[in-house]
Amino acid sequence: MAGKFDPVPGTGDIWEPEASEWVFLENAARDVFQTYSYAELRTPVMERTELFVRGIGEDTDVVQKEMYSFEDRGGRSLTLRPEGTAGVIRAIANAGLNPGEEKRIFYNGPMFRGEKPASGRRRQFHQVGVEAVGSANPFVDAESILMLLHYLDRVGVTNRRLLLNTRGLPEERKSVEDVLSGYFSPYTDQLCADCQRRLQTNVWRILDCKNEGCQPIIKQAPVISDYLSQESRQFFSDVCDALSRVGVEYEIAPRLVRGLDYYQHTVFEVIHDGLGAQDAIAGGGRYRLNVPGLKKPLEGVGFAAGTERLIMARQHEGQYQPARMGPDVYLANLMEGAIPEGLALAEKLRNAGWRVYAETENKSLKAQMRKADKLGAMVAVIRGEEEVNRGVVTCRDLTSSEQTECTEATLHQWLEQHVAGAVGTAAC
RNA sequence: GUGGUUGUAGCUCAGCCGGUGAGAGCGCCUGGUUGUGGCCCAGGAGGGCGGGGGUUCGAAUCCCCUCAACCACCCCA
Repeated sequence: MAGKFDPVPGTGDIWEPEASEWVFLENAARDVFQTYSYAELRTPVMERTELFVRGIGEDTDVVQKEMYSFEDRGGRSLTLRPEGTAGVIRAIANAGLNPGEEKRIFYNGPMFRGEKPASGRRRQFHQVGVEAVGSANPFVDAESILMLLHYLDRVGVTNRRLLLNTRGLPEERKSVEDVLSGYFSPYTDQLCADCQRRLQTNVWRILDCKNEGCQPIIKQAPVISDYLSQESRQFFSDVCDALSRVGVEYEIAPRLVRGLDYYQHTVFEVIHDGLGAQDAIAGGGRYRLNVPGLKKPLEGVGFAAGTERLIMARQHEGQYQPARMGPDVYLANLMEGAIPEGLALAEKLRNAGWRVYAETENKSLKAQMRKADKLGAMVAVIRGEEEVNRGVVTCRDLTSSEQTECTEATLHQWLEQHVAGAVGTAAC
């Protein structure tokens, strides 16, 4: 298409009415998270590259091949944040956290990952997320999950599954990997090509393989929890018990390990059927994260939910109901010299709370009425020579086609009768 | 990064075994007598077929390259 200048791959423009969806989701997140005593934090969209390398882990996919990194004019390597946690931890460390002090934070904004775009996957995507930092208590994990579910309820995403797992501590995790590798290695020839690769890159994923040939082998695989310490098992069961006691349904997913190195103990994901291959709408877990300049890593638990995917889920569940965008009042003008006065009237109406589109072009009434209709206006207020000379205005209800004359004094009352519902909606 | 599918008016798409002039629906603009929308009718604007190269007397239609989109693998939001 000649003359078109496409946005960068994996990014895009969000127009109304979809933009209203975004506002809805962001506001709902703020409302819900604040009821859990979390406070908003806005961190920069770019950080020093080292923050992510150290924080997320050198060997992760994210760091190795997905970061948007560049050198700034001072020769520093900066990176567009691929996730929110590292920046939050950096901010908290920067502000100072006393021993024993807790901070509960939520954030919202764009993240960047240089992956191949697909359904539900963009290079610039958006997350609302939370972090509870400074506590090593399993019930904080449980509450964090409750908060996520609360949020999903609030935005109408009810058709979902909560997957839960524990990674134990880093040392334990290593030994579990060794156990798994040791178990699968002898069967290498019998595993599918994907699993043969996974044996080298990510043993855990073999547990998730759908290939029939691999199933018999997987079924006999060692049970992960058997190789965790008593403490880790206790931690996880505390989380699970707390959730059960609140009546939360979850599935234990042994192969759920997540891609970032900083996680330990609890990890979880919420998935939604019908979103295609990218079915996770939210995910998170407990972590221990070190950032440059910190002597000791900070421990916390948090999650992030993908706004794009929440919108997809809402669409899937018939929750997607974009708000009416049109103005309440279309102010038509039929007199060449009267446009400035029309603008003045429009200002008065706006001050009273009405949404007003004031016509500034001179065109036929027919054209103006068409435009009023096209804009989705509730009423048209017409000012022509006849009206101006007599100090009135013609009011037409575009739904009922009822039409009368009003003075400026009676106009407000007429508007309330004819667009009251719309104003009520707008005020919410 | 790999693979599959796709790329024609603002949008959805037809045309594509090469051969007069590039189409439809929707949308948009104007008009259907003098100041009135949504329905209907009539006109009109708007693309040269993602881009580049090649084959051919001749290509939107064939070949190559490239870009982009979508979907999938991988991973995850």
